[in-house]
Amino acid sequence: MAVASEFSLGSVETALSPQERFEEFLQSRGKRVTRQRRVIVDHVASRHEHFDAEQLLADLRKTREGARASRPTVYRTLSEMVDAGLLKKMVLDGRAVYEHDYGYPQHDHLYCAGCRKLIEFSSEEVARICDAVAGGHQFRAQSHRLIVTGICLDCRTSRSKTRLQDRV
Amino acid sequence: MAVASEFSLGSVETALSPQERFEEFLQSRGKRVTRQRRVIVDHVASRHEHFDAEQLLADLRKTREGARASRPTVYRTLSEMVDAGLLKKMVLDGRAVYEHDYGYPQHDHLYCAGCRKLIEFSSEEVARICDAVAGGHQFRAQSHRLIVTGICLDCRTSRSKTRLQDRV
DNA sequence: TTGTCTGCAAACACTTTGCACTTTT
DNA sequence: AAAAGTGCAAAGTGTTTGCAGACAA
Repeated sequence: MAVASEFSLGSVETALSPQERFEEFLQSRGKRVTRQRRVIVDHVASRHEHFDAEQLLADLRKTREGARASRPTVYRTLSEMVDAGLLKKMVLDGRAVYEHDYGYPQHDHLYCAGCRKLIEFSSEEVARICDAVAGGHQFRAQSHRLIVTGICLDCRTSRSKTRLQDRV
Repeated sequence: MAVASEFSLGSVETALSPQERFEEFLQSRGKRVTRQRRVIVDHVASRHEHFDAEQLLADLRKTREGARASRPTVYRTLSEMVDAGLLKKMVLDGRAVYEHDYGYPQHDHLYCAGCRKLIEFSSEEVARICDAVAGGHQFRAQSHRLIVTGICLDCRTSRSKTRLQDRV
């Protein structure tokens, strides 16, 4: 619960819990707060890790009857959560991967081509460079995405690197 | 005609034309130099821009009879060209986009959410940061990808920004 | 009640594959 | 002649959509 709070150091932006913020978003758009949408935000808010739609769907299916949602609803709700600023979407190996965006600091990723693990890191330098470059090109930067692909320590030592390396 | 040459300042790596390099690659793998593969490399080498498989396929279909290739062959050959180090693949809005990689300097991109144009830029700083971060995480970096999304000058002025903004 | 949402099944876009035939070597 | 490549049609992924019934406001 309130996973985001550890990062919400007084910023107005994170005064609300993800659930509250989502409700506000829905209401502001004349959308409804349904059981399914509630189940999905709750579940997502309860975990920190990156995940994709099918994973979330599978997780929900393990849940007790009644705490579920169909595939289309999961996809639809994830989009809404992105619109609401709760989640950030990135595409890796052909499928969409989501991560928390609400109340979490901006960061980038190291992506292991062996086990497909994502490691987060922050660097103000990156943002600075993006702004500088954008400025030099009359470009209005909105966001950036930096992914450093390589092999993590685990995959280099253990043989657990189930040879996944392929599509970047 | 040796499009890459303008960048090949004496480096051994770019001593060969893309076509030659591809032939070498094919031979080294016991693969054959077929009419289709030749047609595809030639076409790709003749243009500098980013493109996707369907675009290439469409271009080839406009060509005179005999200079064509089927969809599966186009896809198969593009993969081979990536393996051969001629092309670099990136995924944007759900489809694979290719760009020249042979003899071209490392660079990153500004991506316009309006017209979906890609603007290239180079920054040694980015590579430096990637190495530094990777090192700090016991991570062996192989490559990186930085995409700054935003709105280009054209889209900000002209109304030509056909409202494409969506999936990042 | 009214209008949105859900779930189902079907459709999608992009890409890959099985296979009989063709081509390079 | 032998081995690899091609094109076709079909199968795959991951994701989206049309629509009738279900449900929030």
